Amino acid sequence: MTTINDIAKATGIAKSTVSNVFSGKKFVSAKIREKVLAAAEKMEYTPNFYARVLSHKNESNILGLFLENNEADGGFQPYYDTLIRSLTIESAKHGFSLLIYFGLSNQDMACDLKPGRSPIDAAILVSPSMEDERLSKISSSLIPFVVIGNAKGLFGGKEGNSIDTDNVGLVRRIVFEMKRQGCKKIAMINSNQTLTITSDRDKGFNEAISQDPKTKGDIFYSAHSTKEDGYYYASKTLKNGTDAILCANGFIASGVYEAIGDLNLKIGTDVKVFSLGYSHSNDLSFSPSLSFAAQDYEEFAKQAVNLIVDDIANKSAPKSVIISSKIHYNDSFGEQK
Amino acid sequence: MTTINDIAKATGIAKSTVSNVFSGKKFVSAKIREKVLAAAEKMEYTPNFYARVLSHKNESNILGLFLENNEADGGFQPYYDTLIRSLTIESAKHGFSLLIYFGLSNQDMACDLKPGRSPIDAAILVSPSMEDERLSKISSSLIPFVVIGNAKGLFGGKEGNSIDTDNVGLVRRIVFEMKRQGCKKIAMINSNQTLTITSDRDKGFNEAISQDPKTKGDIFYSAHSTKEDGYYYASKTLKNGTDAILCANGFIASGVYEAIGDLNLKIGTDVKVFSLGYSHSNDLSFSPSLSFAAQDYEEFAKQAVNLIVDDIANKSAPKSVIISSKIHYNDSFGEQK
DNA sequence: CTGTTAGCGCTTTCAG
DNA sequence: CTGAAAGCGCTAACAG
Repeated sequence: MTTINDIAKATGIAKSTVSNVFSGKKFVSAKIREKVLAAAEKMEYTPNFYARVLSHKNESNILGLFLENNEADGGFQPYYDTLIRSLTIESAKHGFSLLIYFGLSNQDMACDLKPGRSPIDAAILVSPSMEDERLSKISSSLIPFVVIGNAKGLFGGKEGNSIDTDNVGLVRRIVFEMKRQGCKKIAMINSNQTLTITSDRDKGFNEAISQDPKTKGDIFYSAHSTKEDGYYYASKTLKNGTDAILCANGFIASGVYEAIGDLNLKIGTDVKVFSLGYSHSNDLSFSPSLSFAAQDYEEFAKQAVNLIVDDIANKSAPKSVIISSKIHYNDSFGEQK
Repeated sequence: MTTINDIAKATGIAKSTVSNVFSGKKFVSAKIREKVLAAAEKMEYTPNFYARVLSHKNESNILGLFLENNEADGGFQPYYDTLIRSLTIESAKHGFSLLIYFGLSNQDMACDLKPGRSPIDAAILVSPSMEDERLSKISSSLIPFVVIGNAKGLFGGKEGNSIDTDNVGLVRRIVFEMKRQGCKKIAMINSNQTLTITSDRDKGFNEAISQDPKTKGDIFYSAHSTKEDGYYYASKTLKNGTDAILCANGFIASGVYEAIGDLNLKIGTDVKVFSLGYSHSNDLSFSPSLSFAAQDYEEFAKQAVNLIVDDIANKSAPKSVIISSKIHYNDSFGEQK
């Protein structure tokens, strides 16, 4: 392996000058510069990554993406595809590469957030769970990071950037719309209780329901977000006269559709259905067409990279960004266009 | 930042012993081990990545994925999603993370393949173009790598692993099937001529056509794989009596469909259509249903990671793996079930 | 610009 | 196991 020393010797130019040519931090005359570059080309010299970063805490120009931090979710989520694609493209615009960590324990992940632990300048964390105490224990300094998803109270006072959807407001809005359209008994089949998104939805639901004693509300929790879970809880609540159901995602919604059909009820007129999460890649088809809210993951990625790049460059204070989901009212919501 | 020195001083244990505890390469008594670990926990020590790898050429446990190496293709290919997902999952099984490089120049990419240049133990390269001379210039040693796609002659004698589909055989098989079903004039709308896959398809096409003087064949090249290109070339060739068209991908196929319709011909009976590449995520719909060959990217990923992990661990000789695509005959191919 | 020196945090070696 | 010392390849500081 050729080193800076080798090319210094070969050209008779000082090692420090050679270093300056490559780091570009100090002026080197065109003449000398050429000579160094020519020798480097011939000798196939290329700066050593590890030495460069180690020597004076330089940047690696790599962003770390930490996927799947809670076991409840399990596996590679469908939306990761879109997120990774968008993050890759956005990062590249700023000269960063993306390093994907998948399936690490919370402890390993926490370690990797300390400076020098991993070859990353900053970290992007997704969907933290409520039980997650990753960072709360760490009192030493951390690399810049941004959390995608609700990050409240997870970091034991540690400051960090965050990006989230307004889940509380989303559910509130949908419930209000259901009430406006005359629904009297509204049910929500939520996700796993360990997720922060679940408690956010609960909050929005309860706020909207409690404002009006004439409307009743019920919440169920689906441990694994399956069609079977959706069928099970929908069957129960429909027998009690429920006329509107909010689902955490498309899998649950497909079970809800089946339950409604089996009870000879009509989706959209007898029972309104709305899915709070939706992924086109799920290969689910809904008839009548499902009403849903979709996350704009490209926007998430853009904001995440912007926040983190700003943080790295300017040591700017942590910021929070709220991105609202797009609501699509379709046939499962009845007359509404 | 806590270092190995700090915890050596704090515990009164030798620096080298502390190092051994963390590297695990030499035996350290349970007693001492505990003491070191306890202190590390308390002082929030975590080994420094850069120093560890630099000091004695240790592994980073990171695999580099180099996307989009030719400008003709441009942008983020739809199949990258699947490939990244599969590679992420496979890598994790072997304890590796995946670092994605996107939009690098060929020169930068070549640099990154030298040891120590990037924080990666090995590289995965996709879809090399024929003009690509990345590696042919480099005579120094390279890190282990695997090429996904045709890698023949690209590397100036450099040995490397490779994974490819049998594009020659695939096209040959499809053309034979077309002939068997009575097609007399077969056209292929291929991709950009700079791609190796393009010349492979040409080869298979010409082999199958030339075996039989009664069948005529024509090849066109679409620079940008657009619907417009498909329409353009299909319109021309259909006017000359072509009764079967092979398309490089779904975009081209959609233009071909339109051209056939505009000439009042019937897909599947008057003209058979087959797409050699297909991506479900393209959001294209075909009526009648399109016949196509699909790559098994999950299999690609699995094989790629296996080859590369084996190479890293055992310095094993470069291997080549051929993965055959799955052929789906649908309505655009006529009576064939 | 040169040439030297110190240092980043770790691994390795080697004598005790 | 200790303790000291060399070295990975680079950056930065400083006197000339």
